[in-house]
Amino acid sequence: MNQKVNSQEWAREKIRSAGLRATPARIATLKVLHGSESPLTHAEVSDELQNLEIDKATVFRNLTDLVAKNVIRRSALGDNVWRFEIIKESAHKPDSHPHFICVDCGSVSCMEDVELKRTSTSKSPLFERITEIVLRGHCNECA
Amino acid sequence: MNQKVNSQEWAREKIRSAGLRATPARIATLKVLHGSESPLTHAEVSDELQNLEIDKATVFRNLTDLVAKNVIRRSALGDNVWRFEIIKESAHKPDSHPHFICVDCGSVSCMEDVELKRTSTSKSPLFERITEIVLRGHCNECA
DNA sequence: ATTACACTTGCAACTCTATTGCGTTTGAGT
DNA sequence: ACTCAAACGCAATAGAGTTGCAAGTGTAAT
Repeated sequence: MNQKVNSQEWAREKIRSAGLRATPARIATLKVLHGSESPLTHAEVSDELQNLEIDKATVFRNLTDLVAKNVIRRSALGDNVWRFEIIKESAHKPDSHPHFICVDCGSVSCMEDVELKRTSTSKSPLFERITEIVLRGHCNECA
Repeated sequence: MNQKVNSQEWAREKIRSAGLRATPARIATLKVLHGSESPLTHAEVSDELQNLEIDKATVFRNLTDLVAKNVIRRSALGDNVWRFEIIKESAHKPDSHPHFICVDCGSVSCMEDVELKRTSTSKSPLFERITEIVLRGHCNECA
């Protein structure tokens, strides 16, 4: 119960300090994302919120708004569906990590402990401006 | 003209040796992909074929069939649209390379000269089974 | 060259993700 | 409490991709 209240207030504060109105739909949306370890699709968020009878268009708009305010991140993991996750800002390192998605079961993992670096001899400047890295393959479950 | 004939025959042979029927739609589809440096979406392929009046469902099915036969590869680059490219098999090294897509203009590049390797200390077995790598960011044009 | 049949195709209907217009409701500063 | 821009619900829309089915066609065998 105390946990619930905290989560509620945390979400409200997060939304308000982003310059958005703390509506029930937004608070609920943020709480759902906060309770998940991996990025969620719009459909998954909507399902969690079904008992609140929040319109899917509203969920989409809220997710989009929160992305625009840098509260959450929208990632495209390659299965043609957007996924959303809360940006965990820490003082000195930006929250950015590759994502892994299983091409068999569709499960998604955040690869916080993996870093990639270029071994090529080429000097393509493209690499300096990479904003997102997605790895696709087969997860342990699907072998 | 000679080039055209060669391309036509090349496509026919490629399709036949994959165990598929060399229909006009399939030959035309393969020729379009063969003439492109970067992966094309279904819509782009369809547009190229519009004068032939080939149904979009047919194009989808043919692309899917060619993927199943390992003639072309289907990549998901993160803008929620499938892209297709011919697999250039060479004798000793498999044709596999990361793709780069510009989040601004949507342009796609094959990064043949770039290789990625893990620098993490973790021993996650996931990395051994990576089948596709996608990098998203801003291209030179879009700065 | 003809035939037969499985493979392909065209068409239409459909699913799913995502977006947009608009009239109504509501959060939050005054 | 009042006000109004921000947010919402609802419905319609757009585009990618899929599927069922009847008609058409490539290809191997005759």
